Amino acid sequence: MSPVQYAATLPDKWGEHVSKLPRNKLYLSGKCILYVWNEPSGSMQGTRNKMDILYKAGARLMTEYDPERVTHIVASLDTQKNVLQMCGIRKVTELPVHIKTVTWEWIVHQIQGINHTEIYYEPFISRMKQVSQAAKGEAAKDDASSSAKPSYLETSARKREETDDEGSPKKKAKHGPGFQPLQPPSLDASSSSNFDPLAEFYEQAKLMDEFEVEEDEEKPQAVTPSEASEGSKTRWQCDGAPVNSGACPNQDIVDKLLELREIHSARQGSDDMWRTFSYRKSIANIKAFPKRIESYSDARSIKGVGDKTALKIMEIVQTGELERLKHARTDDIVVAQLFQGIYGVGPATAFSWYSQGLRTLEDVKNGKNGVSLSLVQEIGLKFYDDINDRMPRSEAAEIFCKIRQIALTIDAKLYMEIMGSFRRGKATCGDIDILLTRPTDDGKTHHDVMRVLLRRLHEEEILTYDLATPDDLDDLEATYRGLCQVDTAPGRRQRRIDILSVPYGSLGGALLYYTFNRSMRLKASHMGYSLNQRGLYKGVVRDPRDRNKKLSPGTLMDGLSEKEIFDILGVPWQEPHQRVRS
DNA sequence: AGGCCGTACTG
DNA sequence: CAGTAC
DNA sequence: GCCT
Repeated sequence: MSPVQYAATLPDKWGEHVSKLPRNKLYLSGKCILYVWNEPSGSMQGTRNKMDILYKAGARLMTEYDPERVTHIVASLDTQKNVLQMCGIRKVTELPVHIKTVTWEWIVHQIQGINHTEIYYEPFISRMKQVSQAAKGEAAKDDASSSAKPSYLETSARKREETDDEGSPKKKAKHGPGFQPLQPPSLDASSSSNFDPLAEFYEQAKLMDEFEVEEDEEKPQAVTPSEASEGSKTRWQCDGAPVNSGACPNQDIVDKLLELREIHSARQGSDDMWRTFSYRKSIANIKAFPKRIESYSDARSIKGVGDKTALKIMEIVQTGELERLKHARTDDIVVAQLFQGIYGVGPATAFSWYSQGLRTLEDVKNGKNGVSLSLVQEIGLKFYDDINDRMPRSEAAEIFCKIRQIALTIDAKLYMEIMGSFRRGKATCGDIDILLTRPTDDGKTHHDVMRVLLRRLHEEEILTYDLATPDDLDDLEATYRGLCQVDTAPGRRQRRIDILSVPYGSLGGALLYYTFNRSMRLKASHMGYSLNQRGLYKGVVRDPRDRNKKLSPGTLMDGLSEKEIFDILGVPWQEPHQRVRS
């Protein structure tokens, strides 16, 4: 059955189901979506799954191009030529600007209630400029008063992000009726594989872990009014912010515990290390707890919250304060936290400096008492504020697109993916995290790409400082860490960037690894496998006396797709609704 | 009582 | 090797 | 710190 034929069966299959859904679950209602699938059809199942998802979210699924009706085209870099073919055009720039082209990720974010403007999901570089200019024009129209800053996404796109998405009258669906923890974004490739098992995994993970959610490394984004209120009409509520940030009924508790966690993580010693680890987990679960915690047993019912933390929570609930916090924030801790804001400085260095009498960043800069900095720490100190700042989503998008553009001139078959908080739909990003690989079906690899790319990016002055360069630049697996800037204008902020390449056979493993490191790895290890960024290893033998010690590393099962890894680990890759399928 | 993720780069 | 970052 |  062709995709078109399949689409025709959807009303029979899901029509009734959809008609029963409450309005706020029809995340895509009013959208006329043309879904462009991948031709190799190796993953027809993927196409069907996605069509199901689109239909069930209330979208109008188009099977042919009608410029009068289509509002969105879901595509990827890989499907560009299919787009041209389906639309009967020769270049994507011929598409009218009112039709949005987006990656599948946009769909996922819509369903999660994350409402970033479509520009951020533009799969085609050649279309970016015209689309963003069109958006800028629109923005200028309803915002004539603001003195526009020049940079192209900064003003227009970001403003749109902060106000609202046009054409989506629906308010973001917060927690639905009853408890529904924030569903983490899926990781479908915006520019490659056509199938997305990760969304399904999340469903499964929710069932397995119940309240236990993935920890979120992000520091809370303090959305203070002062930060955004310059310009009277700006709303400081970030519409694109994650669904759970504003609505958490236990935010005060979370904040206090976070402070405590920060204190422990600033101290040296393995005890504090594990306490930090523990807090991270309990805090993540508290964030996801759907109602106000009122009693000790409420608190204890949350996974990762034990006796001690429950008592602390009750103290916060009853007094609004945590006595321990005042007591704990001693001078050495405060200074150590300050020092550890320097990239490359951890607890050991910070306390060593403190014990040598250093107290301020000035002291450090002046090399007081003969302290010296490593090269990395010099950079970390010089750009202390920049590195600890978060960048607007638009800036991450812009930098990534520039880099992708350059990379594709090196090798047009490269696969690039932006990971991290950008991919998770955050409104601001702490860094830019780029995954790089290349299919090997033509016998070539990306073995020399990292070297050339880094050189080019330095030449273009996009990369400015190296923090860590791979030992072997020709290795298919290599990690680069550094600083970058969106343009060379003086005073541009320096942003943290990581570029990591993986062998193509490890793509599936890498995507999983960087998304679900904890639960997935845990399950793998329980089943006698081991999952790392290279992929899945089988036949791992662990010392029964010390599960950490591997007697045998096992052998790499190379080239597994994500689906195969799911299968092996016994994680059903189908969403509940798809199992209903006969 | 002992595990809690594992890996790579820097100096 | 310890320290650091992810 | 929590969990087994």
